[in-house]
Amino acid sequence: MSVPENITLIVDGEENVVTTGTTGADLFGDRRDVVVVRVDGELKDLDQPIPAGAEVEPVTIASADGLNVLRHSAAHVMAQAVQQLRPDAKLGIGPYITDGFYFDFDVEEPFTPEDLKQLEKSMLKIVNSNQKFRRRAVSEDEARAEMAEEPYKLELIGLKGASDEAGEGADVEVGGAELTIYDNVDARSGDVVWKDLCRGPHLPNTKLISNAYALTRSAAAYWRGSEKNKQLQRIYGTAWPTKDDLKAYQERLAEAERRDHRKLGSELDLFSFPDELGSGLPVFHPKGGIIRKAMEDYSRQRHTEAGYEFVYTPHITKGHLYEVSGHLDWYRDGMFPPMHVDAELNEDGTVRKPGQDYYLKPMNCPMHTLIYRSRGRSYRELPLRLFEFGSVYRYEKSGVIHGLTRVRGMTQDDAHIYCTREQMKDELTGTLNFVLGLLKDYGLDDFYLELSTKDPEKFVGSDELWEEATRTLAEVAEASGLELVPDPGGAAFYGPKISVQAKDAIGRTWQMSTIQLDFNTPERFGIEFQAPDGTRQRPVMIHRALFGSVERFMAVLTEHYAGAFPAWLAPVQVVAIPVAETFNDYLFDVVDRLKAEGIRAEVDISSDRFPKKIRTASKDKVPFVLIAGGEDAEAGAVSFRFRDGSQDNGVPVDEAVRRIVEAVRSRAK
RNA sequence: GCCUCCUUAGCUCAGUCGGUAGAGCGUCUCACUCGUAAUGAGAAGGUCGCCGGUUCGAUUCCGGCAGGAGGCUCCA
Repeated sequence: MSVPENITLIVDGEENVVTTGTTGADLFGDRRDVVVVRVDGELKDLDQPIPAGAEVEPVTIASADGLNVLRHSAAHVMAQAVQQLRPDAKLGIGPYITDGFYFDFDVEEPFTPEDLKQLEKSMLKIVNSNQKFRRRAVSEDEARAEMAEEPYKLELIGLKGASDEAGEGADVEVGGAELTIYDNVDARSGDVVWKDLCRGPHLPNTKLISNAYALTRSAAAYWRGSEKNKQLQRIYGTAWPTKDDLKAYQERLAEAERRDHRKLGSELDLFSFPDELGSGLPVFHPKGGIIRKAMEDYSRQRHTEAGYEFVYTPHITKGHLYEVSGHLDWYRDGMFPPMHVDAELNEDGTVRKPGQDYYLKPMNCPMHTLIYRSRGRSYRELPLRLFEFGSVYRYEKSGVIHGLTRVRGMTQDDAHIYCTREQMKDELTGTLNFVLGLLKDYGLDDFYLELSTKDPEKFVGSDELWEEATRTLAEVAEASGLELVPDPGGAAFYGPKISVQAKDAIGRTWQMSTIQLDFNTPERFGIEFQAPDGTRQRPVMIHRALFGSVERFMAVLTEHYAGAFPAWLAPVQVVAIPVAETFNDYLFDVVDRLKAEGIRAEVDISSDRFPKKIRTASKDKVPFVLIAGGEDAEAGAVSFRFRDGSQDNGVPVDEAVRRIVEAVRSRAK
């Protein structure tokens, strides 16, 4: 019988003397929002004794860590419900993720939407029964014995200590220093009703999950993330501290759905994907065409100003080019299969002339490099900046094609810069600034950078070259003052890259521009320039795309603006609506003046009633609605109605034209 | 590519327990001419994604293919 001794803890920065065995619950038991504690930086269950001298902080349910714990515990409750419904279900992993959680199961029959509804109900029963989560350290043998019926858990036990290899999410099960099992203990009987091999920590009890959770979808997922493995059935869910938080989250999803470019694209008549063309091959309708043309025209203007030269290359080429570039080695699966042409056979079927393979081009760089190589180059020409809206075709796997963001035929705003090694840093800096400035002009202005570095499994070129290039990119990125996130192993085989990640109007991030160094292509194509000292030297090559693909960028802008494009990009910039037919001619005069200034303006002379015309213009998200009735006509004025519903009435026509022209020319948002 | 689900009028969606279909919006016509998000009436529009099978008969059941959605894997 040991007598309790006093120990000292640092609680929330202040020293506290408590007895040994004091737990987080003892310290913070009166605060219902505290779900776990951070002990010397590590999250621990509330019922765990805290060692002497430790620094302890409370972690509330609404904090980032607290939300993760809540969601992880919700995943356990879901798994318990699943094993009630399907006793044969074998457990995979069940981690928290952004905004929610999932759990993988090996089951005979996939889950149906009805199953999800029923599971939500049984989860509520479990939540309300107020089970305790109880942590228990076990030896490996004990774990194997207890998890004998769970083959996937046994596999994870075998992988303990190598959780990096176990697959994403596996560290929540076996990532800790010791193996632990969490029992779910019934509040009344004290019986263990369910258990799972898990690192924890967990909520003290299920009650805290309340009714602020939802199961969102089911889908298949490969065990341990490899397509070589069996597919398990995954159920996704979300959980929040309060029902209001859950509703706010669901509203966020609804908002994203309203902005979906696929939906807006057909509502606003911008583009479509005719089945007749094949998956991932979009066509742009006149209204989408205007937006695209405005985007491209402005891009061309800026590239001209920044010293780029324009080139044009074909969409198809003999295969040899991609043998030289290495694309057929590295990316053959991602290319459309070749067309074999020009073969001639003898009557007996033997080959008289072997013919050739032609490929649709998946990248523009080899062709730009041929332009470089078309004649000898002098150092005086460098940096040589070749730009093209280059259409490329990639055989994306059918399951990954998605609207305009992942297609099989797209147009890159692609440039390749050839420069000396000494010019490389200035050129990269200039390019990054150019890219960021231009993105801002299109309305994106919240960025961070990602630095993708060498994949040790997949690269060409010397280590020294990679080191120099990576260091240069890092210096350039840091000089920009933007946040820089490392992406180890994310580089393409031929060189490291910086990518610009942009946040949109509702806080989602999109990978936009990339600036990439390439050591492979200059080498493979043997390109050179003559230096001041007369020697021949190899240039450095920089790939950069700003939109990435024009199609994808248009999708991002559509979602960013929710279809309400700034006036300079809007397909129709002005709709003039007469209060009655009598004023048609008056508005035609106004519209003619706008058209003379290059403004896309029209008069709504349909037989609809006035309010209906307002509604139509509003649904079309037209930036400026000009209205004229008797009062306006007499005053030589028009009335503005803006997209937010606000009005500015009785504006003199000269003034109105001036305002609209100014908004368009300045590319105002 | 893999898993689950889906495909009915231009769009959004009903419907047929196997007997070839219906609404709203949009379109067209006529009437109405109205001051800030839906005037009324009428009409047109579909071999129910495509191909095959079962059946007296298939939009409905079965199979294949194509396209789509959500995931997984992938994304130069």
